[in-house]
Amino acid sequence: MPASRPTPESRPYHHGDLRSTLLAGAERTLREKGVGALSLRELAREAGVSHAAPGRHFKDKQALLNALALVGYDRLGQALEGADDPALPLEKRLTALARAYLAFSIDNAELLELMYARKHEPDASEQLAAAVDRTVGSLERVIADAQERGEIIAGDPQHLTLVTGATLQGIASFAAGGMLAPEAALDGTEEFVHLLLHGLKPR
Amino acid sequence: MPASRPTPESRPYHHGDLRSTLLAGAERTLREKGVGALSLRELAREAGVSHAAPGRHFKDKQALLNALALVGYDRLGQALEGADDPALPLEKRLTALARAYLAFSIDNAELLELMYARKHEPDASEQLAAAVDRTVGSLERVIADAQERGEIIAGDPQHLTLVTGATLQGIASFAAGGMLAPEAALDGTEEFVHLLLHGLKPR
DNA sequence: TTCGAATGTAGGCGGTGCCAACAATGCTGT
DNA sequence: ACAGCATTGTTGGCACCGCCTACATTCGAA
Repeated sequence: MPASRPTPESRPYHHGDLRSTLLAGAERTLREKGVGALSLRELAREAGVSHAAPGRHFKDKQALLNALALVGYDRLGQALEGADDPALPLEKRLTALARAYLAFSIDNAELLELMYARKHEPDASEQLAAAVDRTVGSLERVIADAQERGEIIAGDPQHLTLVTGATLQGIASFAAGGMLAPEAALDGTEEFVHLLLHGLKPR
Repeated sequence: MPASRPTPESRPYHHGDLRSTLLAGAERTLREKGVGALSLRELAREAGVSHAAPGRHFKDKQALLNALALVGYDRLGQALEGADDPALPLEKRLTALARAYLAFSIDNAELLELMYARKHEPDASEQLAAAVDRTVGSLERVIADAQERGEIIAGDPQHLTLVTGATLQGIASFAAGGMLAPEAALDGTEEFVHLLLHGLKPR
């Protein structure tokens, strides 16, 4: 059995899985110390490679951040799709989805911020765009379904999805910013959805 | 009349108003190149002082960012208070406020991000907290007023304010992230507010 | 088996934030 | 008026960063 991490001798010249190791380390650092503490050189050190090695897998620091965002979208997409139960009645269905989103956004606040960072405007890797589509798709499906059943007012489904998503994202943002305790955000999910569906005005 | 910016000779030893100059320059850079391009040394260069001079006014880069956020809150607070007309009926009043918020968030996207950055948890200067209170106060007042008149359902006004603010912030966030064109966000204000007040369900 | 492509290494460049020692200036009390 | 102190600015240095280039090793396909 080889020794643990610091193995300067027996370590093979090629790491074998540097890219994944870097991404994993980056996500860990991101979670623990925030995006500001992310350093390619430090990641290289943790992975036991030279400071320039990461450059072989990510042309840029931004490229690594983009890859990280992609991982985030994947995970969020899974979470949302896993939480969606088309058999549920509208309000319950939406609540479940909302709870999943808020849970993710609380557990992965820094990662989420990365995903929303509008740095990919110049190139905007299509992979990323596709990931976004998949994510909002989960929500849009619920809205569209409900609309067909007449459970939701008419109108461009994308428009309605936007407002719904905005409310969720806003709450997530407040929770991340400390304006709202994370538990309060999660516990309030049901109420938030209710308000969204029924409005603020008395009926 | 002394020469313009690069005046290495006649410039007095003391700048006279470095703090303001730095803040102004920082905001300019923030708007034009983003927070990532902010550098104390560069700011010092632009102000025509040595690279360590900013340290006399901001102990930290973070301290400058906090001061910048404070400026932002001030300006946002003014904008909101200026846009609020208590004489208006609820929906119009709320729409005006929402439009002001969205306009600010579009014109000052980077600054707004700074304001929401949860970096001030450790110390959380009370000045900043007060500024936040003032800002949300504008919204809370509208909600509370409407509640008293029975135009809005009962419930903790802070709770309702939260949801309202979240929706706005979410839309602003989408606009900043490029998911929604700025004009679309502004033009849709009326509809957003209407949806918020009347809900997604048919009446 | 050989040779090019992938991957990792070593070192250097300009830039950054922060710190300490020092210099010029402004202000305040006598 | 001016001595002395606090404020503000300067110089230089440290450690770190991202990125680049030249070089080394290994892998894989022709």
